[in-house]
Order: sequence, then C-alpha cells, then structure tokens
Amino acid sequence: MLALLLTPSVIGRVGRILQPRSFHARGQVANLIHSGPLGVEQKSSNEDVFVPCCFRPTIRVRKVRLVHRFHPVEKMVKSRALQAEVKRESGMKSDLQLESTSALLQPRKPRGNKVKPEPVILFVKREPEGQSPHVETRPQTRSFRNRVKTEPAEFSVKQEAQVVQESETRPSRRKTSVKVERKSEAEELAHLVKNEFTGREKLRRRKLDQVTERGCSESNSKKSKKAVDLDASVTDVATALVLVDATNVTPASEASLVSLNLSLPYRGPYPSHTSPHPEECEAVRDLLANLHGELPEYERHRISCPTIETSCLQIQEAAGSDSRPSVGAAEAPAPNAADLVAVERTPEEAVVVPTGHPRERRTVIDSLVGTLLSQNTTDNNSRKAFASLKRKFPSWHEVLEADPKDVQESIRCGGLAEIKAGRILNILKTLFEERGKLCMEYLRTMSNEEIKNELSRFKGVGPKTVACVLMFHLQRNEFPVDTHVFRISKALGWVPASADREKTYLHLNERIPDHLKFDLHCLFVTHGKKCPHCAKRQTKKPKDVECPLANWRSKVSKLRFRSSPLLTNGSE
DNA sequence: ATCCAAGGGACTGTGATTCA
DNA sequence: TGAATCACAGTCCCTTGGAT
Repeated sequence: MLALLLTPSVIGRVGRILQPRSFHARGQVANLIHSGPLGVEQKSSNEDVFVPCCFRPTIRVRKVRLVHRFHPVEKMVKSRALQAEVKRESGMKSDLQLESTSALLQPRKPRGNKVKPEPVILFVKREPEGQSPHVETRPQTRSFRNRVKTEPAEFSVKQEAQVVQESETRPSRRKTSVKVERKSEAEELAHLVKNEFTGREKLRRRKLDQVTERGCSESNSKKSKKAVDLDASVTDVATALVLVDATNVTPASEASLVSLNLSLPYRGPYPSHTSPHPEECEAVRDLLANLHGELPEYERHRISCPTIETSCLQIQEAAGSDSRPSVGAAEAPAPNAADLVAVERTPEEAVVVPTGHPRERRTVIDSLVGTLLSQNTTDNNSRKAFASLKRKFPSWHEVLEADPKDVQESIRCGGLAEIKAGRILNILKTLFEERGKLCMEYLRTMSNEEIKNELSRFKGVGPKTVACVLMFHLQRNEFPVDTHVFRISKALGWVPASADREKTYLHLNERIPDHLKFDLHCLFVTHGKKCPHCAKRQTKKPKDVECPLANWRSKVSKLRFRSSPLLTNGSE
C-alpha cells in the first residue's frame, strides 16, 4: 500500500528528510525502497547502506564510496601531493598526509555502463592523537557533479601519478573519437573571419590538427557521432567535425606541442567550436572599452602590486604546478617560507598584506562571503549587506557564535537573508570544525582547480561564485560567466546555442586569452546591464543608441554563413 | 502609488538515454 | 532490466524597474 505512494518525487523528498544531501545517497535510499520492503534493514556486499525501521533521520552511507564516485580524485591527488611538496620544500610541516586507501575500498562491481572504476585515494587529515581521522569528503550536489562531469578527461592528457585500481577493461564513455574533415574549409573560414590571423597562429593550428589527427582514430559508433555538438556544427560548421580527444593525445605528441611552444590541447566541452579567436576577443574588448571607457568600480580588483598571493603562486609554479600564473605574478618577488607561515598562522582578521592597497585587506573569507551575499541581488545591496554584517560582527568568530537570527537581520538588506545566513554559518562552522580556525588563507597557495574543489564543497557556492572569488579576489585568470556574460557570449556566437552556463564557462575559459579575461568579463557585465540592445530586460530600444556588438555580430555571421555549406543549403 | 514581470545564482525534480 | 547518467525546466525569495 505504502509502496504505491512512493513516486520518484516522494522518494527524493524522503531522501532529503533522511539527511544526506547527496544526490547519490538519496538515490541509494530510493533504490532500497524500490528493491525491498520498508523498515527492513538492507545490506548488500557492495552498498553498505541501511535504513532503520522507523525512518529516523540516520543513514549510513559508506563515505569512501561517495568520494570514489564524485571526486576528480586524480586531480586532487596531484594537487595535494604538490601542495605537500611545496610545503616541504619551503620548510613547512605538511598538515596533510596522503594515504592511499585502495585497500579500504573494493572495486565497484560493474553495474550499468557508465562509471569506470576510478582509483581511490582518500586524504586523511592529521589529527591530534586520540581523535579519529577526518576524512575529507566532497559535496555531491547536482550542480557540482555536473560541473565536474562537463570537464573533459583533463587528467588523462597528462600522465597522472599511477594510482591504484586501474581497470582498463573498457574505454571511458567520454573518450570520443576524432574525425578530421574539410580542414581546408576550416582554414578558409579562419581566414575569412580573421584577416589579421597571423601566420604563427595558423602554424599553431595546423600543428595542433596534425597532432590530434595522428593520435586519434576514427569511430563510427552512433554515440560518438552524437557527441558532436549539433549547434557547434551550425555556428562553426567548417570545423564541426573535428573532435579533439584529449585522451588520445600521447605524451609524445604533447611533448611535440611543448617543444613547438604551443599551448596544450583544448580541454573544454566544445572542441569543435573554435570561436572566439584571440583576435576576436581583443577586437570585442576594444569595441566595448571604447564604448564604456574605464570601469573604476572594477579597478580595485585588478592586481597592482606584488602580494603574498602572487608570491605563493610563484612557489607553486616553480614547483611545477599547472595553475595559471596570475596577472602580475611575473614581477612579484619570490617569497620566503616565512611569508607562507605567516599567512597560514595568522588569524583571519590579521591577515593583511601590507601593500596599502585597500583590496588586499580583504581576507579570503571576506571575499567568499561577499560574493555569496552578491548572489541574487544588486551590487549595491550586497555591499550594504556585507558592510552591515561586518559592522555588527567585526570578526567571523562573532558571526559563528551569534544567534542565526541576528546574522539574518544584519544581512537582510541584501535579500534572501535566511538562506544566505545559513550558508555563511555553514561555511564558518565547517571551517572551524575542520581546521580549528576561521581562516581560508590556505587557498592562496592552491591551484585554481584545488580552490574550485575546495570551495564547491560548501552549499550555496557554485561555479560562478568560485570563479568570482578566483578572479576578483585571488587575481587568477578566470572568466566567470554570469547572466550577462552568458547572454552576450551566445549572441556573439562564442558558444553553441545549446550551451548552458557551465559549459560556456568551461569553453570560454579555454578560448579567451588569459590577459583579456578580466577586461572582457567586466566589460560584458557592464555592457549587459547598460546597453539597451543587449540588456536582458528589453523594453524600448532607443533608435539613436547603437550597439557596436550588433555590427560585429552581423559582420562575423555573414563571413561564417558564406563559408557554411550547411547553412547555404538551408539545413539549419 | 501600485502592480507585476524580470532578473539573479544555486539547487532540485524528473523524464530520457545509455549500456552491461 | 535496472543502475547510472544526462539535460532541462522549475523552484526558491527578494529586489528592481517599467507600465499603468
């Protein structure tokens, strides 16, 4: 009788009531409910999940399984190991122990077809004696999972540390084939679109094509064909059939790229979508800069002088990190270990890089909370909310100890007070539990990928928030995609029409040159708000105001369409 | 002055798809 | 067949700003 009422929706809700936020854990509950009578403890050799009879909000899900499923483990292994190495080299005691726990986890039975058993490594934080080790897990929210999945097989490009349990029985689903066709048309298009396409750039592309062509094989499976994004084929049809498979780039071919001083292969979701070209980015930046002039509100976020964060990055880069150098890092003096120690050990309120620049007085927590408060509201309101919060609670310890209702009241002017207060308190609580202090300065020594992984754990911190923290507050080369950037990028044809925001983010971060990311983001946001033609809310379009991007769009699209046989055949 | 649709980012629900 | 995955639409809740 009860079973009849258990629609997927109800099951989903039950899963939530039963505590685990994890989508996967809820799925396990659903599976249990589906597969057996309620109230009976279920155990399988593989799952180790049980639901008590009375539906008490307790559920046990094997942690290692969750880590196994959702972590881009290999990346984390690499970055954590690197971090430990950096600390060792700089004379610091690493607070992380890397432990391979392959023995703890049996390989999953091959169920379904999607999940290739991945190597499993857990990171056990060193705890004082007598305490149980703290296992760092990862959020399993849908948005985060999607973000991770839309990233291509990045770590397969490089030879990752040989981790345990490699089962190479079948290729990953994401390994797509490569088919190179109509290359001459691609070149023609490139020539048409960009008259100023330099010979060097052409050489780079030709080499890239050659390398990928060599390392890849043709596939005729339906699945692989489907992997070709149809929209991409419309907007960039001349090269639409080129699918670069990063997994097929051999170390040798990669080395040849490096030796030619060429960049690494594209690792975004739309390998066939070659737009935007660097010259295109530059041209659009110039157009918008001419239109909107200087944007003083963003200038404080632009790095102006060497800081500890850039210095920390230098250490990483010297150690071989794959993180991108931040703007200005080249001029920064190399730091010494004492700097790093100071950053790690200083209470968050006291972490001030004495450069005199107001921006650097913000701690990472400040930045994160500030960005969180800026969600779903205007800049003005979020600024007021942050100022109000800091006025009432000068330190984050006070926020943590405060009555949640007081915190809500202090940020009420920013909107969504209850939600945001809950998220802020959750972050602070988690931080304090894990690290014993309210300090996130350790992020400054991490690579971009590590920071993304670290921040995405927190509820309410999505890709855009993370990217904003990275770009505005950590001065990394990131290109956050908000609603304005998303809209304008699509209008410019920089991403396929079918792209969602997260794929747009991944694609543009690959395509836009690092040195243009900051400018373009700021200009897109400003333009998206101000331009009556490009603003989302389009009511009356003044005839006397022209949008420079409109001309740009028509010019580029004409060139594209002229060389597009699909479009001329009317098969759009 | 009031109404109301749009905007904002993170997250969830659900049907479709894939494939061993 | 069923577990896993994907993609898309919808929800949340408040502010903003155009229309009446």
